[in-house]
Amino acid sequence: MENSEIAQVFSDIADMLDIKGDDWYRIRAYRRAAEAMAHYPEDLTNLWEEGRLEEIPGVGKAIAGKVDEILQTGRLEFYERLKSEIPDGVVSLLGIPGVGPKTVHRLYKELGLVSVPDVEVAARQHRLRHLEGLGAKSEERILQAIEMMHRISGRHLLATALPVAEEIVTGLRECPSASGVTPAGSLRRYAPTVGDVDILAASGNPQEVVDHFASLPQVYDVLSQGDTKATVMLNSGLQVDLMVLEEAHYGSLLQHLTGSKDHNASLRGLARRQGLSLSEYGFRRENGTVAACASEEEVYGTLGLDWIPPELREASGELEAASEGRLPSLVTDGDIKGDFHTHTLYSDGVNTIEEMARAAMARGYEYLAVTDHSRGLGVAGGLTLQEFIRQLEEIATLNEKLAPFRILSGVELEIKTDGDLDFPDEVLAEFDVVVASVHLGLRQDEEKMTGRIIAAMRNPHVHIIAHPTGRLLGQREGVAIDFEALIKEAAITGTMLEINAQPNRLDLDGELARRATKQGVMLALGSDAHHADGLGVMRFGVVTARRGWAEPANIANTLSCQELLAELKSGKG
DNA sequence: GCCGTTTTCGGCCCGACTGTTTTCAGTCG
Repeated sequence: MENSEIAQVFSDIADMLDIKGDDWYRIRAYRRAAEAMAHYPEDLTNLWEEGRLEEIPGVGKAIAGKVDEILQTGRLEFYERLKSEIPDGVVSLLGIPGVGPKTVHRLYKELGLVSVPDVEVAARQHRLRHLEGLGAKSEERILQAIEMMHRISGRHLLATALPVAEEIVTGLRECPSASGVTPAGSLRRYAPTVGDVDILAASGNPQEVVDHFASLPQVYDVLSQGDTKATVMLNSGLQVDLMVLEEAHYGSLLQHLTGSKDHNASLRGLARRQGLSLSEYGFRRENGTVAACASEEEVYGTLGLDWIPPELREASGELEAASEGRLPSLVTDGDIKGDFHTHTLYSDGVNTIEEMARAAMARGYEYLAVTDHSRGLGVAGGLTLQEFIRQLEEIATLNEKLAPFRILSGVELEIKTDGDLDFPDEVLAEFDVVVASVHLGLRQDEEKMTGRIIAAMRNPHVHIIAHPTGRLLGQREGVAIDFEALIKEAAITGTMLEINAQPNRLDLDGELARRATKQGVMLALGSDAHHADGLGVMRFGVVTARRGWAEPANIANTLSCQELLAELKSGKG
């Protein structure tokens, strides 16, 4: 049983208890435990076998006992009992924005509504407005929220939201009384997808900035507006929150709005244990006096912590590291000296090798790996052996012309469904860099898929496994794979794992990248660019690596060209 | 339900905005 499946049970329990009106702290305990289990790097089944379930933070005797029951019997009595009280669909009502557990309780108990369409119909029949605590306005608001759910699929790619946010920031900076306008939230943490955009500003006159915000031309609808904050829906379907305070509070506001929610909750817990109460205004002592923080460094410093880079603020050990002075020195854009994954006109790219190389030089790179598809991937114009020979000659000529810049000859090699590779070893030996990946047969079971990739890693000429999980954000889950086994084999064979920087891939993601580097696996960043401008997505690869706590030493792209060539020539391992 | 450099019991994160309940609950971030 997958960790996520087990975690889901406890997350459902939390939702159902919430709807029932159970104790808030008990509900939160279930939520925390579910969250911790979902992200726990080890297999829960293994932990269970070794009697180590309670090592997971937030899992105590009671929840460990329930996990035990699930793994022993395949079901959980407590869960089944709750489900008999609250039908499946009722929980989904929590997904309607503006509808919380109390409202769901009433919708179900008093009107018998058990699905979103049920609620939509009842709202249209004006049956909601007669419920206690609801009125005509609430009914209208719920209806609009449901319509919005139909329109918007949910989260937006980081690369889509960033330019939109920058446009709003530019618009806000035109407001004379606003300063320090900047995006925060998941955007500042560079999460792969963002639900909405958070922006903050400092001003002596917050009201004026909020008004300016609400009247920007990109705004489609104002969802809420007060003295210091407002929420709007843009024409593009993106929701944007703004919050404004005076400059003295800027640091605590920035910290507050950057999140994550769990990071902030942990931080406030830490403050509380030091007799302080932390909010976006700063620290309040028990005697009621408030110490405002103008910078984030002050917020963290007050609690005895080093400043934590936003990419790490996911409640995954960063507070402990910050208090012990062992936060990583994260890799930066400036450390990147080359790109390991690009395509040209030879396969499905749109630029020549020289055009790609010159674009790489313009970015200040020392090298660029050209990795067109091998013939196994017919759909992407995979190259035959003869075509690769022609390409190798062209690369050799260009390398003389462009020296000291270096084009690395490479291939994105298809790992066939049986684990065989597209080319024999003596051919692979001719390439500077061999990137192997899976594009076909993605529905194989975990055992087959894992075995297939491990077989490729055992080939001495395969340097990198590209986009290891194959996920496409918003379109497709990653393939079924035993990631522990994959990391282990990568470490043994000295095979690098890619962070593919395409905005809809970001694969490995930060969490998996962190697990890989922890075991000594080297990461390789690849833009997977199919045109010269495409090299720019490397920035998303870098922030993903940073979310994985990666330092320059964990990233092959930080090697100089000379170091890299020496490394590649000396063979794997 | 979890947890312990104050505690094995009694805590557990904080504030704004909205609508409707004329003093505040519900929801969200």
